[in-house]
Amino acid sequence: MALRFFNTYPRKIEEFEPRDSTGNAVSIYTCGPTVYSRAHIGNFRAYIFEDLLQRHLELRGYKVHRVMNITDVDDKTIRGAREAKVPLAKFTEQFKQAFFVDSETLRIKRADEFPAATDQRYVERMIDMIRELIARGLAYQADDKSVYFRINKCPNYGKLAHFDLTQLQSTGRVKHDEYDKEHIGDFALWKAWDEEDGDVKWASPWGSGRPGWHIECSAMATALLGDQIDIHCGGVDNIFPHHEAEIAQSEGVTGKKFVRYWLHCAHLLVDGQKMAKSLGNFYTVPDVLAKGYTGRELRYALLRVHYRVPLNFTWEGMKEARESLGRIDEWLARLREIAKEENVQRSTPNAQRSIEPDFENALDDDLNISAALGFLFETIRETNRAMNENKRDATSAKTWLDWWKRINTVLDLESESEVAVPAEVAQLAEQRQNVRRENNWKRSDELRDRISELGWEVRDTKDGQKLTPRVTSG
RNA sequence: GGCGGGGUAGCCAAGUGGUAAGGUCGCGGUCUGCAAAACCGCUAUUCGCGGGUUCGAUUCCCGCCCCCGCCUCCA
Repeated sequence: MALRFFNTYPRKIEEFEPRDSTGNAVSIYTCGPTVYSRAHIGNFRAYIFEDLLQRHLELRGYKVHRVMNITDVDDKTIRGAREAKVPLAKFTEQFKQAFFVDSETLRIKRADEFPAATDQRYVERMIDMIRELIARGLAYQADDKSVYFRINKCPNYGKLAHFDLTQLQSTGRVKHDEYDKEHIGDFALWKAWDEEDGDVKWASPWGSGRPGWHIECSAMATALLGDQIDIHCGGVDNIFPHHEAEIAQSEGVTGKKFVRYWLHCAHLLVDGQKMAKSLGNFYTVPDVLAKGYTGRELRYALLRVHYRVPLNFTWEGMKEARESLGRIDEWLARLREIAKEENVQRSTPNAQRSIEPDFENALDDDLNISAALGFLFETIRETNRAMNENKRDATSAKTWLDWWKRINTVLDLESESEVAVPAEVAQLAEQRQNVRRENNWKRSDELRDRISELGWEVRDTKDGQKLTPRVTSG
């Protein structure tokens, strides 16, 4: 099955054909965090979607070159630094670090590059691009000294978002210097310095100031990935104006089609509403960990819903994630047990269906993760049944484990390496084993409770006791 | 007002012009000293509402309702 994605530009599912038609290289640019505060789980939903995209492309044999920018200068970072009374770089550094820590917790694959907007190389490139845009009549310096993009000179402007520019109206969300601009929709390429910017400023042909948000992505994307890139992702809220502006700027300078496929991720909702500090439903990764959940549980919860469908985050959903992962863990543990055994004669040879490519095919269809997971769980049930009926041998168990290994390059949902059983727990388990031999069930149950209090679960199987660490949620 | 996304069981969620995957929860059963895990069975005559097309629609068309988002620096 051919790989297909929903492209925001034509609003259609399209077969994926990278620019490099003979090779297998794919370039991806993803809008990264603005480091003015700790990224929240809604931000991470988008990053997990991008992670899934990259991993699936790699499973399909593509060599992915991915860039994620870090926006470390804008109104919010400047305001934050002012309020904290520290230099901008120092202020943003803590959130950059936190972003990487949280990404790792969620097992998000690192991009190949994380260019920062304040990097001198890129500031220079932004200035070059703005100069070029002015030379081509696509930009102008207004009376307020800022430089704006002239959207009326760009016939394609508005096509990504399907906006009619004459209908644009101010939401009041952003401060406008409307009298300075030719058109309300003209956006800043270079923002002239003002007092509130303090010492945050760069010299430019238009005076001191700083780059606008949109131009930084155009500059960094084309600097690292070339004039034309295969896939550009972000949240749906980036469609307008950000990505629209990126197209206008990049194509305005290069004259070439900037992006082949635009992929956008729907929002994360919390209890059916947009996440907001004022509603008390605003969560960061550490907030979720503090409730007793693990990074992989959150990864699963954010991954399991198709990226174009709004995802409602709830604590009940986190519990479901935990249970579902437990099912996978249990299945893998059983397979591993059997794979270790010598190939003893089993009554029936492979009765199970052959290893189906269903999982991967589902992902080919615009990353249909829900369908893919459906196949995984069907497989789990079927192989568990076969194991219950003793119809499994080491060879077929290994085959399934290999299959898991392959799909897990995309999912990355395996549990952390086994935690050693603490001495105290081991001792109690041994005692329990002894009293069980004497059929002292009362004492056995007491010991089971004790072990449970220590955070471990004991199960009696026909091969004796099994101890598994039990995660507790708060 | 304009532009999108969504409404499928208690909850989460695939999907198709021919009669509803999967997860989770709940109930019953097998297994167990009891549990746990696993498995088996049950749990939507029905897919927001009303029309239409069709032999047949949840799926296509028309109208309507509800939720969420974007409309100039929010993933």
